[in-house]
Amino acid sequence: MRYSIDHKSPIPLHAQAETLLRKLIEEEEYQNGKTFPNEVDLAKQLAISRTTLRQAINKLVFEGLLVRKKRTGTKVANTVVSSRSNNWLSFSQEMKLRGIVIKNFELHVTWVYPDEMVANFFEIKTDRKVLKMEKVRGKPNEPFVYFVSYFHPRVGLTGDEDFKKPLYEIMESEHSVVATLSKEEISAQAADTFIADKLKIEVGNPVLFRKRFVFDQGERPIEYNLGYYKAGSFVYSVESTR
Amino acid sequence: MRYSIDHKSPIPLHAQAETLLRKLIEEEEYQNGKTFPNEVDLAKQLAISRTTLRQAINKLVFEGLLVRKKRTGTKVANTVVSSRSNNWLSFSQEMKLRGIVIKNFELHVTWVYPDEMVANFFEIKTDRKVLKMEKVRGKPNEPFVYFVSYFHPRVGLTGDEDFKKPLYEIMESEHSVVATLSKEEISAQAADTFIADKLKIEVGNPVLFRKRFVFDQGERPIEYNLGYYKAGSFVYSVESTR
DNA sequence: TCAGTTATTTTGTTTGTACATTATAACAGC
DNA sequence: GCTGTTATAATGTACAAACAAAATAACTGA
Repeated sequence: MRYSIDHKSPIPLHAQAETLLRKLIEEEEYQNGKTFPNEVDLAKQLAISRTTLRQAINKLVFEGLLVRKKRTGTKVANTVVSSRSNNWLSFSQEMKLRGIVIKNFELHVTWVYPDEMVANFFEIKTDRKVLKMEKVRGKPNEPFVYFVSYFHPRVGLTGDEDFKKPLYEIMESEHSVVATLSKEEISAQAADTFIADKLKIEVGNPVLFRKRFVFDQGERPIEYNLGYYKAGSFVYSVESTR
Repeated sequence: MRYSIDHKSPIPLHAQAETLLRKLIEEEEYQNGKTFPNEVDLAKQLAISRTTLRQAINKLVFEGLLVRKKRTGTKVANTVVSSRSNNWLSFSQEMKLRGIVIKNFELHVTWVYPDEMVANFFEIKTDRKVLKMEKVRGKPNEPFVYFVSYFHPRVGLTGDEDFKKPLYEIMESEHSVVATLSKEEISAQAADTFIADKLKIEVGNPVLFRKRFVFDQGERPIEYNLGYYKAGSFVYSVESTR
């Protein structure tokens, strides 16, 4: 076993086991369908109890990363699934989880006068400037997303933040604004000249278009986000029960 | 305690405890912030072990329905006003809600041998026929969706049902199969010749593609559904909290 | 060879027990 | 009436042990 567990660490054993399992999930052989070592053995190897190990495994099963079957064993879920409805992973985190390396192609941050749509959502006047952020991201040789975000002045962003970090992290740690609610609208579109240029595709090619309205605890608007995803590069997944 | 647990039932105790807790969560007093009875007492009352009860509680904590703190106890998470993304409306219901009148253009029902994908999802062999249903629907002069559904033999559909009625109604009332879980994957695609013909659009035009996996209470697969929506005619909306 | 039976392996369920940690409540002492 | 300390009540962590259930593999007999 490449990894091990530190019994003297203040970090709970099950938490250590969890991060260890996450590392295993990243590994190619498991990505390719190899079954994990069975609970009993693995617990023995890591010198923790089966119950403790199970605690970690179950969490990952719940997140949909692992699939288990009696007798057959535990494997990495082979879902194409990317973004689960109930979680707040950032784009980079989502991709990392799937073993895709993300490159930032463009990153522009400017102050602009909001258009009607944005001003209306933010409940401000159009003569009050807001921070606009544009990003193009993708795999090393293939841009596949173009993002535009507008931030409410209330958030207190200056424009000098390190926008390579996850957005929600910046807002949370530096400005103590916590995003708790988002409403999204997903549709298909044909790429116009602007989007086609950004994503290096032909005009008229299909793109997945996602509008996102983000709110804080008090249901006050904090971000308006538009995402244009090159077709085939992104699958939006939703799980719902009744 | 209003509810109790049946030790003779084949349903696992932790699962029973889970549904019991879900009922409690619905109750007004707990919605209003009353703390739950503590683990130790509750376990004693229900005559199950603390560990088993904990299994149930933890699941609900994962789902974000409950919040726990040491010494303070367990409470219902005060998520922003009922923000469930309950998209269990049928297509016709959804459209009715938006004031759009729907016309059925085509409706084919046949028995076919499933392809790998379908057989795999249903966990059956490819030599066992399944019911396939195709629909084209839209506004009077403009078809905008092409649906394909496959149904697990378990559902017991004969093919002679009245498929103009909402599907989930048919399954529920006539075959007592209740769909309780669905996983959906949404992406953008270019229309191929087949889809272009069905939707009366040009080949290469963008379509929103939605794959839907539907399960019953026991998380057994019952339906595999594909939907191709003409771009601009359909917006998928999701609301999520954390 | 094939179909039916049995064994084995792996996860699933459940209990009991012990001690740790954290946030509040109660209690000092000044 | 404050302030710091100590008890107490809740969840959190961790282990060991036993049996159940399911899926596959191995076996057996015609």
